[in-house]
Amino acid sequence: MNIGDAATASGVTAKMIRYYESIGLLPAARRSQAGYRNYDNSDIHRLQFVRRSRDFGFSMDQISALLTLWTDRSRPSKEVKKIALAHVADLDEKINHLRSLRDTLRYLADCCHGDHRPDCPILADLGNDPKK
Amino acid sequence: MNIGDAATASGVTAKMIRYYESIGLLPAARRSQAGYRNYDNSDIHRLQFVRRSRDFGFSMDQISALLTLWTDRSRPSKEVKKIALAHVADLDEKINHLRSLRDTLRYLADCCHGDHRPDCPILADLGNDPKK
DNA sequence: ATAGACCTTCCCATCATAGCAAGGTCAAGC
DNA sequence: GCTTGACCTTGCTATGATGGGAAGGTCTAT
Repeated sequence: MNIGDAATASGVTAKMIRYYESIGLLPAARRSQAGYRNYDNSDIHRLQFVRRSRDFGFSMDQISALLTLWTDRSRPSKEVKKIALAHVADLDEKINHLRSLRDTLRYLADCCHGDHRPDCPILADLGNDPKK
Repeated sequence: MNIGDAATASGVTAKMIRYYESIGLLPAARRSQAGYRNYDNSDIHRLQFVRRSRDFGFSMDQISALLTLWTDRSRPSKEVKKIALAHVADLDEKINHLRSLRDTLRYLADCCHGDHRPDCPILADLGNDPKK
């Protein structure tokens, strides 16, 4: 299987497959005599694993760790659970942050009458340094 | 006021002040005879406005629009409200996305017994292509 | 044999930010 | 007046994940 087919089959672009190889996330692919990269079903499976992990928002470092655990038959599932839960905590934090931004902004928008007068609490607030 | 003081006073690094100037977000600063940039209180105020907008997660394009509206005395507050509400909608979408990722991941983590056995639903799921 | 689809590597761009280097300027202390 | 150190200037580099493109080699079907 050439890289284009691998890309189609895995949902990872050829560009990104080469990139993942170049940063060492994936082992160097076998090559044909002409230098073409060759992939088999287990490579596709691995690529799908990476794509799916990206979809979940894992960082490349986390994916690298997960890949190792995925490949290692003797890994304790404890390790995986740890990474997953750390990521859940990350997500919680991000969600809370975004929520508080959204709530503040929505409050400001609610207070803004939104007519033709230039009196706007949103701009007033943005121009206000909260540290002072 | 030199750029360093402006940076301290506004909370925007000197580096970023120059960058904002270079991309046209901010007008070119007045210069001293030696070529040093000079800032006054209204410049600081404007910088704080930008920083605060960044804190809110507005994109540079949005900030540029907000800055124009902020500067323009005759702007209708309708415009500002529109930008703010669009951003609220953006945030809502991001929050929902992150929430669904988190919930799925938490569910998987809950199903993972987290002991020494290599049997792990998280890795099983990550290796599963949802398109198939 | 030729066309067209594919592959290779290498370079460039994104966005907001940081770091570094080489050189100019300014203020304070001696 | 000179030195020192803190500041300023511009310009280059890098980040991380991704896309775009060019120049050139390869494969396959007609």
